Amino acid sequence: MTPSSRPLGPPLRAGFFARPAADVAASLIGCDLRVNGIGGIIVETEAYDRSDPASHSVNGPTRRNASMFGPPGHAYVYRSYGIHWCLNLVCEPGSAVLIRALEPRHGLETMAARRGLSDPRRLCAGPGRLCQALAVSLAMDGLALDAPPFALAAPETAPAWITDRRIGISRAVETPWRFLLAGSRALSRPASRHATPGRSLTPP
DNA sequence: CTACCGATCGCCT
DNA sequence: GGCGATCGGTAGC
Repeated sequence: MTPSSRPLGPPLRAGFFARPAADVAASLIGCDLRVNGIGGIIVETEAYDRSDPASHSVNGPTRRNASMFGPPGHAYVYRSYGIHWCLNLVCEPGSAVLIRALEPRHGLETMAARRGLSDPRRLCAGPGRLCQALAVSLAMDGLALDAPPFALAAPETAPAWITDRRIGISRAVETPWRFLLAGSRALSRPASRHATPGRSLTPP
């Protein structure tokens, strides 16, 4: 069975997020994320926290990042480069997990229509691309993740993951807080030379 | 496959 | 005024 076709476990509860963002980011690999029924399997995440020079929260609350200082288990949505939306899942205060890529599983035709005539292999391969495919926007900033439009469920068994350096940042570039589903073909970028195997949270 | 560029705006120095 | 937690297009190897 491929990692993306394994049966789903229970919905994620708010307590799942009240942990350090790096732990949550690893635990999210293999989870099923849908927005209004459209989505797929999380295959790439990044963690950002309160004392992290690369994080939006490093200088404290602003209007943009207010959700990062709100309750765990809610969304933080921000505009990237003035054009794209990016979706984060809030963890401990001032920390969050950026969802960077999904393996599309639900609503492929809807995603393709929202994304235009682009390469079907890149429907959700990048934080901006997946927000376009799932129609995530600022209207969802601050919303709870355990109620519509969101649906988030754990896999029955946690898959193996890989840790790597984060992408597209200039500070704290060596912090290994990018998490990848091993072997996934739906990543925004392949693993770098700095990638190293992670440990399963639920070994057999 | 990698490299560069422009678009475009909130937040920072 | 500068710089991004990015993307799609184009150019080149």
